Amino acid sequence: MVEDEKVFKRLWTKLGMSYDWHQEYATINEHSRRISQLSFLDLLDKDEVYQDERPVLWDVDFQTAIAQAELVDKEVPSAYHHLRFGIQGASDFLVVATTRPELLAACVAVLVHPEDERYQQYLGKQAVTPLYHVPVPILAHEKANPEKGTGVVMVCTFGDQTDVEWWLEFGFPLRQIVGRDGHLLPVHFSACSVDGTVQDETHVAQLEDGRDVVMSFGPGRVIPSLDPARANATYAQLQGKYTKQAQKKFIELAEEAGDVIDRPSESITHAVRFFEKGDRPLELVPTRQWYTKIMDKKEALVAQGRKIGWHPEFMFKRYEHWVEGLNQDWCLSRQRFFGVPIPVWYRIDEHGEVRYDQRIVPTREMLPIDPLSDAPPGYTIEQRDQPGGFTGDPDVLDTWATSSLTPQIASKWVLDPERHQKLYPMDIRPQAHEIIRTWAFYTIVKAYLHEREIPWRHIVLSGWILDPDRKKMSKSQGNVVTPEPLIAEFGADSVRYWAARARLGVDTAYDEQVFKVGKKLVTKLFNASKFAIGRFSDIDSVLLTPDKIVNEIDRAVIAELRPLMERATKAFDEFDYAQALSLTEDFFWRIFCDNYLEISKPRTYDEELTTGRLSAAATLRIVHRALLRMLAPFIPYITEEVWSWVYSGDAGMHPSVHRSPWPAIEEIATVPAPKAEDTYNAVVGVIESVRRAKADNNQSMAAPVEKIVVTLQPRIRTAVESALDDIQRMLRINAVEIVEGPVEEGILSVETIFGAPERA
RNA sequence: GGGCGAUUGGCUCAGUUGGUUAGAGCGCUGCCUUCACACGGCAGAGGUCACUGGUUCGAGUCCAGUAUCGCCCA
Repeated sequence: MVEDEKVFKRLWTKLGMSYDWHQEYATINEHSRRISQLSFLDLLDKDEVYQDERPVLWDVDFQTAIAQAELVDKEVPSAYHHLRFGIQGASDFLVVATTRPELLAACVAVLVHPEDERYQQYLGKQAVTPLYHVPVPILAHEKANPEKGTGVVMVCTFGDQTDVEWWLEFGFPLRQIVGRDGHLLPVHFSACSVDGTVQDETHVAQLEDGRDVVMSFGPGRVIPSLDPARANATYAQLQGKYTKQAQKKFIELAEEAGDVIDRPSESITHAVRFFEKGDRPLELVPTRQWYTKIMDKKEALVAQGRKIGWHPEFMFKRYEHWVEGLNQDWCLSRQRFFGVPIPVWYRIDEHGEVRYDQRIVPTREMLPIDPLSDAPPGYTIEQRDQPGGFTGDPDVLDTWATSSLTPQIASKWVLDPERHQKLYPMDIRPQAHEIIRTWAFYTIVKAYLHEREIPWRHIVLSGWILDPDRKKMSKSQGNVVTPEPLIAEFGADSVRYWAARARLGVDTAYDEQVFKVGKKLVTKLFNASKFAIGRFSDIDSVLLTPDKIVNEIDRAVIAELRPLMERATKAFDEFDYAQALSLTEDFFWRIFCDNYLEISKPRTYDEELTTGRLSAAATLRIVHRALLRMLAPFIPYITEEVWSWVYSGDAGMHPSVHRSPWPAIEEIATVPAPKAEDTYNAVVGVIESVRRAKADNNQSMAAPVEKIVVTLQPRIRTAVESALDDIQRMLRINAVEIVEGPVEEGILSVETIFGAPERA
């Protein structure tokens, strides 16, 4: 664990991520445990958590309760087994199609749809389960689907969530045969009268909400049967087996019996609920658990979500639908070895019974505590588990109960109210989209329950990195790519570049091409910077101010920089950093390198410090300094290096590019726009035409040109003329003729005339 | 079954929120090396913007439906 942390820290440091490493915390350290337990006690005070004993989603391998958020549905192969149920007072039978015949001993009723004509005659009668001979009522319910199986469904305690609903609605007895470890528990079938009444051990218990429940489990675990001897003999062969093996055995026994299986089983696949980390289907097991009330707050929680900026916006829908689809309160307690202990003790009365209704809680100052090793206030450790003493709650909190407090842990919440006040709500939660229903959701829940607040103003949701075949990376598939070797091969800047190109919320395939492109950008920036700086570094920087930018083409480039700044800034404000990168990169490559560096180059070689040279130098410096800062978030190392060459001492700037102010329009506000519209496009239009002519004639770009004839629209004449000197020097053009006239395409056309070929 | 998203040249993706001949990078083809960069430059080929309707003077962009893929949840 500690090793993993070191690996991550080293990686993130290498990538130049600007964490404040003094603010680190671990979800199991003392501070986090304290905040987590404070949260629990606060919710207990506010009556937002409660304890209840009822069927809960249970993983038999992890042997713990789990919450709705940790569920996954998996399509698994299964089969309908057709079992014949007898009918009391009749010679015929009902056929039940079930995927879980091993639960037959837990059957408490059979249901049919109220309008299903096939079964009207049986309503109100008693069915008799095969092999166990247990009388169960035949009842009608809307939720019994006539299309499914035979239309007759057996209700067991518990096969699925619908069984729980029916059990609650009809008040059926509880016959819990699946144990917490997934093995079938011992039960005893006991003689009964035809209506299923047993006289002996069955007792009535009262749940916390006042419901009476017939308890047929516990020390007696008794089930009524018309033929207890045969029932017990049958069940004895299943008891202690895992449900899957029990099912196999049951089918064997049913087949042996001859008159139980109505017809061959029917293979199907259906969705079965699993714990996201589990390998075996979940069971529903009645246990005592802690819950947080969220079912009564769905609307409020959606409203809270609406107050948060979701990036991308459509992810809010995912949250909204999750909240609307909640069907149970948040089960907070887990039966695990590790975790934050639930900070509660219970009194033990003089008879040695644990009184769950008589809780003892620690004072806030005592936190964090472990009720299994600490004694509650007013007790000594010797009184643990003694009559008249206390016992500690053995459970721990769901890890999300602590992770949901990330903002409060960081802000120190009630422990440092001033800091909390200043930092909370936080600005941004970055996370991946598959944990909207857990991390994001529970964090919003806690923020609401504690302070009626949102935890952060924005949530930024990244997509996944997929392998080159667009498959999810997973260790078992062996298609995982880790950043370390990529950093070694392409450099940290390239890895940052690649990450920045991934748009928010959109899955991105790992693509080596992008790393290459990043590396090229870094190299290009290095070379271009070296050159650009060399063109103005021998001029005192105090001279290279915006007011020196007087040439029309220079002003035109500044005019191009302005919308770039605006758009890149806007993109960042909207968390669309990929867009900001794309715009900046494009400007840098196309406008700055391919054109402006070439256009201004001849002037920067003027021997005298002419106004033209000064104008070019000032433009280069101002544009380059802005571009460096705009690229700094994406390629932090090279920009920092280049920045240190010239700009770290500039007034108003910081020695580090990363702490220097973001480029502002104000920096270039005093540079007037060129007099003619379209100056940049007109000039570049001429340049491109001449370049094309050279390329078409297999000429070097440095090849001399005798003359060009530019035909253009009158409105751009001054624009072209203003840069004519630069154009001629750049492309080595001897003479230029300008003709005003109609142009077939675009705003101008150029005829390029090369000199007579050199004669041998 | 419900919800959400995607579908743009061989590949990976943009497309400023309806406006003239749809862009980039990689790959491919041709050309260009004294004067920042060959990890470069210039140019070129390559797309019925998934499909079908509709709104509009005008649709890759808006609406409806269909198909395929993916994700989330039943």
